[in-house]
Amino acid sequence: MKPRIAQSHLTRVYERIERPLVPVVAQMETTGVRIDPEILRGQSNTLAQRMQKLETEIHALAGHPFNVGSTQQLGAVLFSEMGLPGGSKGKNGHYSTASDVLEPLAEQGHEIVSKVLDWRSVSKLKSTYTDALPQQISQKTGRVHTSFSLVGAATGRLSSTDPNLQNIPIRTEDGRAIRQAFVAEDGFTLLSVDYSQIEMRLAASVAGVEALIEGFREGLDIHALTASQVFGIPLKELPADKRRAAKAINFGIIYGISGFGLSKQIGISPGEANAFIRDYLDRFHELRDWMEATKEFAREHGYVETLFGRRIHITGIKEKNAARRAFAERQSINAPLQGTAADIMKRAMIRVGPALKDAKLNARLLLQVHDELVFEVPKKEIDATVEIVKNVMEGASAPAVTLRVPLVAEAKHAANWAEAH
DNA sequence: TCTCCATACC
DNA sequence: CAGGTATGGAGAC
Repeated sequence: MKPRIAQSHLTRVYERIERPLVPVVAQMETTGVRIDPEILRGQSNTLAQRMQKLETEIHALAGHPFNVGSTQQLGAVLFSEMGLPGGSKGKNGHYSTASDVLEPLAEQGHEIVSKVLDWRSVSKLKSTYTDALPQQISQKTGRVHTSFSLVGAATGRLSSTDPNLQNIPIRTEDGRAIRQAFVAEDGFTLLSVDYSQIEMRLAASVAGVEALIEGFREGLDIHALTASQVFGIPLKELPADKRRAAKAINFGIIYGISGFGLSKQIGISPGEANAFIRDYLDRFHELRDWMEATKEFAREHGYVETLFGRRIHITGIKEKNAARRAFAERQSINAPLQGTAADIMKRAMIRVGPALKDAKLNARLLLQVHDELVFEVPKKEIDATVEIVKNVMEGASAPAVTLRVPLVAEAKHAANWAEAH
């Protein structure tokens, strides 16, 4: 492989990032994370009762029992039997029961639909997390040992399997409660340190968006700043819905925006969404230039690169089919941002162990969740550890790459992962 | 065993 | 028809 790596100019990425990361990740897998099975068993019981009650109510509203977990049976009940509006059959001849189909129906007051959505979320939490995680506790160590893949994601991100510890719930209150079961060993505390808006900072930096660079340097609320500049409203008069819209556009930019996608995300028409995007790219015109240049690079080379030289191959960029070509173009925009963030995080992971050792600190790195590192830290060492981890993460792009914006890492610690995030 | 659907995360 | 992933259940084979 070595000559092929050299020919592709990937020697530095391989020798300075991927290879030294291997022992770091191996140590994380070996160490594992402590999970309290009693907490999860208690939650499983509560969730089972709620599922049972919802199921009974759903069957009563439907007029007969059926398998709520079967999308086929559910579609037949809601759209054929009960005649709810909006049912459309896909290519498999079945009705879609996806959440974006069911949510409007729930809002219109169709009680059975809101109960189905509740049932689904409870069912997901129970089967995937509260039931499954206790079974993954090692007899030998009493801890859960995930497996991280360094080649799982095309952009250079890690992935996590058996179990996936990178998708533990946090969004909803019930989901977040699962993190209470992720606990520190006695005498230790859990420390979570995450990058603040790293991909947006990278977009501002690589595209050279002067207004955003200035905003990040001054530590401003970047979504509010975006809204203020795009909609022409003074910062202190900004309504919450404008900030929300601006935040959605900022995310859209990172994903390689489409008017259709943005419209679906924030519930406006594609025409309005396109107007938003046009105004945004007029105001931050450097971003438009960068996006065009990046797509052109992908067309010419068939790949795009991160700031550290990692390549992400893009197929379909010259497709005649417009939808497939547009997909490849969005990948070309997203991959350098997501991939550079992944590179920076990997550099931080490689450096943090030696930095802690030099300071005679005994924290153990347990998990990486893309922009977050989770450590188990001896209680007495927490302040010194936070200081070192933050510094390593905030400095991880240097000296190989000089960014035009600061990287900011935020730390929180507690006895469990729910409180520490 | 495989695909599809739905849904969990960043 | 917004970028990147993993998992569980249903249902087909």
